[in-house]
Amino acid sequence: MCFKKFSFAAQNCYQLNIGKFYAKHFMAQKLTKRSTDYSKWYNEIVVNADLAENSAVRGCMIIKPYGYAIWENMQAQLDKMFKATGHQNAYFPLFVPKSLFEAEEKNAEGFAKECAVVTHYRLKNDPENKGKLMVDPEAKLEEELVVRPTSEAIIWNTYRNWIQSYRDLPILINQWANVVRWEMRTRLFLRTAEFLWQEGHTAHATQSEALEEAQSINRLYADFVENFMAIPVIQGVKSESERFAGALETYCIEALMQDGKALQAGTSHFLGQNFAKAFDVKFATAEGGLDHVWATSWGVSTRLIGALIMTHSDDNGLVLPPNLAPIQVVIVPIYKGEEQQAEVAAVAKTLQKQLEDVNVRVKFDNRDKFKPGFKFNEYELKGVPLRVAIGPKDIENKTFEIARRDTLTKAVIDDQNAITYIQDQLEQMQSDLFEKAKNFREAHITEVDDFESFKETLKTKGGFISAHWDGTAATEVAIKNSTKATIRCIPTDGALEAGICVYSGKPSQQRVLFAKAY
RNA sequence: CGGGGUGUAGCGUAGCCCGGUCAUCGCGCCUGCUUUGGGAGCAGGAGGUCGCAGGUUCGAAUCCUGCCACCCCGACCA
Repeated sequence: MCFKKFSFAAQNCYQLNIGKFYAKHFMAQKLTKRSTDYSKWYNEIVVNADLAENSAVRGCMIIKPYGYAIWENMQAQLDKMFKATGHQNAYFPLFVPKSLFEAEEKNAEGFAKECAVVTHYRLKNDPENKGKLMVDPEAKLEEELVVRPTSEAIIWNTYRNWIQSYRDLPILINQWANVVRWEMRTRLFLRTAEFLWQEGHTAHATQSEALEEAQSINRLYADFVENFMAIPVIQGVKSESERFAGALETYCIEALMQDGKALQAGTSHFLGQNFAKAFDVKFATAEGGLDHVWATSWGVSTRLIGALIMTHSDDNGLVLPPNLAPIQVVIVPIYKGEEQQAEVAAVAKTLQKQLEDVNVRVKFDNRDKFKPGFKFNEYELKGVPLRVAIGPKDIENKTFEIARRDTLTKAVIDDQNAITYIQDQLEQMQSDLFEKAKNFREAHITEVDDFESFKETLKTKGGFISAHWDGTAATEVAIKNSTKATIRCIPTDGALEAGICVYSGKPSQQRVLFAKAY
């Protein structure tokens, strides 16, 4: 990642901080004199990188097939993990009647400013403008429908009818869905107006069971993000002001991006009985009483793809951890003439078959229209972990040339060792990527004890700042106003340690993590 | 919603101040030949309501008015 080179347009590229190659995309419009040099990059990157491009719809994202394949892999893994912990999938409506939405006051208030609302159900021909359509004023809905910004309201309204007895509990449901939040300002991948996510909504008989659910899901998220996506995270809880609207406690995983800004990668909320009370969800207890159920909700979204890009990518494009990569190994043939192509292809297909047999996702790119050098660059841009090149030399020597995306190193391997080598390298790369990111993060957690160093560190180094905080919202706001840094989380594994608040000087029992965030 | 900026071919752009063979160039695309171990070369070719709507003028990509869209900064937020 290199932003400094682009300081003349720093404000533009700094927005996304997903590598020079994306920076170029956003800068392209600003470059005039040397634009021709960059236009090629622009095409290659935005079109061929195949992650996404801005759509005509405000703040929305078109996820192209390759990017969607990444999301599908994430889905498959999470789904497996949810099911292994007793959760089931279900689907609830996109539209939430306004009256339902209002029921939980804090939640409604929290989302009110970013709701898309459906008011009509029909168009008709515009009599004044031939060939044009207009909203039919006759078709006004009696009650407006809110396009879900999250599904708590409609789900809890449904749960009311599903829950009568403690025997009906717990309900452990997850939904894969799209949601809409009409943000004033959107950012590609990180905050789009419409995004895909999973949202879990659970109902429990006891407080402790619900608390345990919220916590264990947070651990599950950490496990997924660290081991599958190779992104190290810090687990913790949010301060009151950063908490989900309507929650009693918000557990979170926080990641650190290569530019030193923090990114919330997932959240799990302990909702207490707030939603049960708002939607009147009661159950008969084993003891013969009547009680409101205890609730949790939790979610991760396509935002994780943004985290992925900003954690691992470099100036040559994406870098994907092998567990996640739609293509783990690409085989690129090198040849002159049809005869040689056939010869190389035979060897390549054998290797392909062998890799498929050990469940490696492999692609043999035998397109004749592109030269090897072009393909090399293309797959680097796409972040394919390993590339195997096979040419006449290799056939003669019974070897393959195998290149790693993260280190950009090449090795010549004997053909009978290739399968083991590839499997080892995929595993190695997965853990190397995680270690590299983790080392970076560790190097960017700074303990500070006075406000001057706080500001200085934030300005010069960025990253997380571990500091004492007096626990008041007033101090939190004051620090935010003065530095733009917010409390990202109160770490779960943080040791208790007496100290004084970095801002107010009042006593504190624990350090918390501050950072500028996306 | 406030502040700044931009709209010209699929993408990136020149031209606008100073109206008149100006619709420029690069990438991409198509055809042919030669190439193929790190983004190929040459030759030929296709492709544009100059964001939209008015106005000024003999004449508008260029000047004026209005509108629309997008990008960046801020408030908001995952």
